[in-house]
Amino acid sequence: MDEGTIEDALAARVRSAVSDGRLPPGTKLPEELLAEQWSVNRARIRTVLQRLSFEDLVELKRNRGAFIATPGIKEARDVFEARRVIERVTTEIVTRTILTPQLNALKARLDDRERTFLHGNRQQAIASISAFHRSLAALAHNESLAQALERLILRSALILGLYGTADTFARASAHYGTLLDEIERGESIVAARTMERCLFTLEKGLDLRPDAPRDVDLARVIGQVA
Amino acid sequence: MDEGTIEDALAARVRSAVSDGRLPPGTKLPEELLAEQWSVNRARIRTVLQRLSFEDLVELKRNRGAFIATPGIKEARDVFEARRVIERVTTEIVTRTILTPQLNALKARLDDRERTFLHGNRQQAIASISAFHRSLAALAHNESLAQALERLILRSALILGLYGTADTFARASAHYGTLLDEIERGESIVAARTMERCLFTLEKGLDLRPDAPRDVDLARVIGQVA
DNA sequence: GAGGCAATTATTGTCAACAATCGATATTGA
DNA sequence: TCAATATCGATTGTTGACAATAATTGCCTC
Repeated sequence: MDEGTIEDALAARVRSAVSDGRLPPGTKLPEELLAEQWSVNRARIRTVLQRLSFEDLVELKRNRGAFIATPGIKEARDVFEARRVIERVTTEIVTRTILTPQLNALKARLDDRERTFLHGNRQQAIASISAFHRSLAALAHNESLAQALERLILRSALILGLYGTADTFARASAHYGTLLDEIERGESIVAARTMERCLFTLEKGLDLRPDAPRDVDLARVIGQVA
Repeated sequence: MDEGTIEDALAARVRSAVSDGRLPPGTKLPEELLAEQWSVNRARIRTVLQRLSFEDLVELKRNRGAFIATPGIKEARDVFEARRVIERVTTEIVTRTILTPQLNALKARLDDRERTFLHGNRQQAIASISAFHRSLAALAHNESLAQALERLILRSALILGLYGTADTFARASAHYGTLLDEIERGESIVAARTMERCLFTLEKGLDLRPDAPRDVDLARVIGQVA
């Protein structure tokens, strides 16, 4: 068996589903259902859930099961403060070290983002914003920072899905163009501040009323290949 | 059974043993040995090891077993860079918000640290430094930052144990007194810079030659209560 | 009819036996 | 003597059955 990476694949599948809102907060993830949907043993599901709970993406309640986490307000504040701290620096590093092809790749991603935006799908917007920040951070070439940020980005996706309003993204969106321009011009300090402001905008745009819990066809969502 | 927290306890035990160097990098952790030492089922050991591997404290090699992680040089650099980023900010926050009793607690801890220092035990010095940074960060009241930092501190303990020289700690030590003074005077920016410099000192003091692998009486180390 | 209590059920937690895998050792041939 | 190889042993990975637990449902009493 070439397994050993199969757990990674399954965890990634859940992450992706959370990222784009197919699995809203509070959704229960029964072991047996996942097991049969993915045709693996329950023990392996257990491992996956364990890992996801370590990432604070799912909450493991003893004898109750696994649920997609539901971050509270205070947690939301913390997460965005932490992101500002980390992304300020990564932005600075990236501005000083980025090469042209990488910059162009970022620009392309930004275009994607704006296209998605016009399309109006909120969950896609969240996923797209996440991807942009991820890509930017990766260019700082620091595994520790990237790893710490990855968790925060995932939590943010949950938070934005829960509390994000339609124009939360619209307002934040305005910053991205500016950011890339400043990066291109090598103005590292200014770019870092723009990134910070962008994250501030996202945070300020949060609406504290949670969505009404949606019903989810779990089997379908889980069963999807990607 | 009031279990459900027993895995936490076991994981904590390993962390502690790593923190103060009783379990040096590369040490193999056989499931069965741990299981009988702690009189629990192997499945539970498996869970614990899994969790520790998420924290990058142990490396899980397929069909080979679990080993205490052995961070490389590049990783060491990354970790300290990340710590500077995070601790600069936490220091700043703490300086602006700390209350007198908390400050006194920190001072007491610092005294502890210096006493340990004179005592000359290197592993205790590492554990003590870790504890100090942890306490400081906790005062920033941001779970996300604290959590991210916790991992970095643990990795640092491994790294310092591997590459730290005798006077690595002596040099870094000089900063702590200054740091607390500046915090007391409320000079947040200056304090943040001092913290940064302290971490720089620690990093610069690393000696890249790893220790000769020590032999460890695993059963004894694992069996210890705390 | 409402509230509380008890049996039921669905789900997770635990366990021990079995299978698969890797490394080491011993053996054989040149 | 050295190298390549096959066998062996120790350790981990896997599986299914069983136990424990908490929510749910139905029932009984008030």
